[in-house]
Amino acid sequence: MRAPNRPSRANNRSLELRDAAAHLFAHRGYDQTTVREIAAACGMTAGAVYVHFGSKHALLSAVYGEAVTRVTKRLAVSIAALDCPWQRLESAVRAHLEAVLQPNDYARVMTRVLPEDAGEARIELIALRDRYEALFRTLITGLPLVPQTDCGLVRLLLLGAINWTPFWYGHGGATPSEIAHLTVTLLRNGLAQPSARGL
Amino acid sequence: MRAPNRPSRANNRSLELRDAAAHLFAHRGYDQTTVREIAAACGMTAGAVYVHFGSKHALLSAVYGEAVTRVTKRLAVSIAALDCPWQRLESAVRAHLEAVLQPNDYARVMTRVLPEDAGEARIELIALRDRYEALFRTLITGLPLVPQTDCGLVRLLLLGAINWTPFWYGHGGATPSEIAHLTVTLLRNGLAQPSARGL
DNA sequence: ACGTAAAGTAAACATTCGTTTACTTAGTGA
DNA sequence: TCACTAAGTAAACGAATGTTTACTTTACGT
Repeated sequence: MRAPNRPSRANNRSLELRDAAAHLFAHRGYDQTTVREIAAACGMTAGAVYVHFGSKHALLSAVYGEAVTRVTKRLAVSIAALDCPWQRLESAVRAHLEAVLQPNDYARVMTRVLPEDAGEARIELIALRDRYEALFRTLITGLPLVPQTDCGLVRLLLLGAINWTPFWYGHGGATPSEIAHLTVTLLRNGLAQPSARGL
Repeated sequence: MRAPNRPSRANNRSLELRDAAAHLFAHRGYDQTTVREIAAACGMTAGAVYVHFGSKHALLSAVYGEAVTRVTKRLAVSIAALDCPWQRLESAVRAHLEAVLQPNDYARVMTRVLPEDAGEARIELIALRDRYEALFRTLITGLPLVPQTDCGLVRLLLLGAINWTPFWYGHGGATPSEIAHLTVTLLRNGLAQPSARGL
């Protein structure tokens, strides 16, 4: 039997590997990253990777799953103490943006690696992502919107806007907080001059 | 000398190749598409591709450039007769969405293939995309927005929202027109119930 | 001390892919 | 007719990639 409280020698370099994979997937994409690179980042050879993960796709699944878990937790914490539905949404958007925009390897994989690239693991990744996006569904249906608004469409547009940010962030000069504030303000009141509003 | 008015025997299967590449790039991505597949789609062998294009990257450049040209033209036509800046923007968004969402191979390459995947041709693709996005810059700076609005940020959020649509379009059930209308309405007036607006 | 099993290595395997080369075909202009 | 050239083929090249195999090392339980 193995002592259950000490990590024994199960050094779990699996986690080290997963971190390295997350870093490379986030910076160069899934296809452009080779198993040998991931192994080298941990000071191992390619063969050793297969001791811990059955395939490169399995590695991506692990990274993606961890990414969803982390960003979900972060989001839950950020809205826990808030009551106003608009503030809750803004805080959630800010949390999402911070996760996606800071040099955070895991969260970035969520927006840079398309589930379609995952082969067999595709279904799994899509399920993970859906679980996360359901959080936004709740936040949006909680808003006092004008009647008959298509909440699903609003959610998709919102997620699109913020999922696209990694492609331009840094050129605009805005911080995640500023982006979140403008986004939710826009969603709430629009940006037209009061004198120029339509009916 | 060659007769300049007749295409002579310059059958320009280059165009045929470019179309085939656009189709495959749009449906499977750049990396997952092989030169052999593109050639086979035109009933040729891989070697013949290099008679018309110097490399796979050059093919992508050609596709991308044509995509930008087409969607630019479409957008220019759609807003030509309109005066109201909000109508102009909505029409532009609709045109963009129609181009991106219909099974239009060229336009789809613009949103599915990241310039980063283009290697040496990267700079060129980014320049092409920038040229297109500048059109939206003009449309947005023409809007009567509340003072001190960060127009650049608005543009990036808007383009993000609509560039992300291919990933979910079809599940929502909304048409490009409906999406465009909701998007611009949102940008103009927001979606909060009038009684629930902030200050 | 010893057997066991996880962890890791080095090397090869089997593809695959972009690209090149040598050669063939066929239409064109003089 | 004949040289010229664009277009295309078939095959190979060379590098890279995910994965496997045979072997070695090492820490733990008994």
